[in-house]
Amino acid sequence: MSKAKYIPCLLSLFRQHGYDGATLAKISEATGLGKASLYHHFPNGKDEMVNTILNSLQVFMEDQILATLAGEGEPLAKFERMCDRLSYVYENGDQPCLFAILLMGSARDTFHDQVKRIFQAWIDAMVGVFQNAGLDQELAKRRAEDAAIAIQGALILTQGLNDPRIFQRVINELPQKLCSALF
Amino acid sequence: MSKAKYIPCLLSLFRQHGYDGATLAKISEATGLGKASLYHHFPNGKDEMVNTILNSLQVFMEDQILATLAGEGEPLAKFERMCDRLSYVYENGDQPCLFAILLMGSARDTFHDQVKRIFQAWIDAMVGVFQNAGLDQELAKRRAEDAAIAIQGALILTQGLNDPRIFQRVINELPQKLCSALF
DNA sequence: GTCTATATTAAGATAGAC
DNA sequence: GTCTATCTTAATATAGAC
Repeated sequence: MSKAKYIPCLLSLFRQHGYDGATLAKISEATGLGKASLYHHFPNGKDEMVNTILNSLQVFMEDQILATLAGEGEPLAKFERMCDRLSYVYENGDQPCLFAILLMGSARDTFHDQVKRIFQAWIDAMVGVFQNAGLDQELAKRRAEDAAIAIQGALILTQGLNDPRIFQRVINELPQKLCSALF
Repeated sequence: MSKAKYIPCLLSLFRQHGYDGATLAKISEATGLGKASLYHHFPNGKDEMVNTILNSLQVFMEDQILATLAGEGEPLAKFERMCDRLSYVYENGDQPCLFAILLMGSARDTFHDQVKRIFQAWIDAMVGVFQNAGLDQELAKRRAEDAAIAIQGALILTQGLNDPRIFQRVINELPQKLCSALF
């Protein structure tokens, strides 16, 4: 797939400008491709671009995060690995979350199902860690949701106050916090 | 100001569709006013509409939330009042946060400063409660940020999973959680 | 204060040459 | 696979009558 080549650039554009704000003119300039060339690679236009990005992010999460959470190791180490990978994705808080962006705009209806599946898979993987550590199902579910809430909320507040230290603090504290719930 | 009459309808539209998705055609249909009439009330178009909404939300927060946090009473009662008012604003989790929507779209540059001021005033008010209760400044700041993070994150996850119970759980647990940090 | 009609611009999208 | 040129639509915005 030659599409993969353009994913980083497209991800950056959609995160910076949102779905509607990332116009074909901007995409054309950023990728260096004319509009017609963009339609050669992505016949369904922007929807296909975002879909390609979402598939890529889903694979990243499955390979880098969900696999770790489901594998061998201590809960603390798993959550530290998860937070490390999330810091990488969100560039230490400098970048907002594409999922949140898609949920908050006019493209919500188009991409909601896909975003929901990714969120759910992530939370389910965390639930698995908590249940393996002995938490009952309900408590495990709440703790997993709380983790996702902390990440997403930190990203919003970081954007709102223009202060990546908020995201960095939350990410640093999260593994310990999640494991302290285990005792 | 006759503009106030249209705020609920406009707020609903921008929350549902985002800044770009809330087109003048949709606004015209929802308000029952023709496009030209909309420009009579809001000469600067959508920007002025959003600005009017933001001013209204700021006043609501100052009157209903910041005043309570800065007034007399126990911390627990103050936070319970805050969460009650936030549940009202977000309709028990059914509605997303306009601030987050504006931060995540193409209108970020236009409204970021105003959103930042509102966020900062809210957090400062919570910091005041924690400091009055004896927490040192740094810890008070972190706890206040954590409260805002929990609310914003819960709204994102609620949208993503299409499950308002997430917001409701977080809102119900928050006052106790914030006060447990005081002992 | 509201309307109809229209202007203007920019968006997404395509045709067809190279 | 990329381009120039163009099409179509829909967006914001305005003029001017009532």
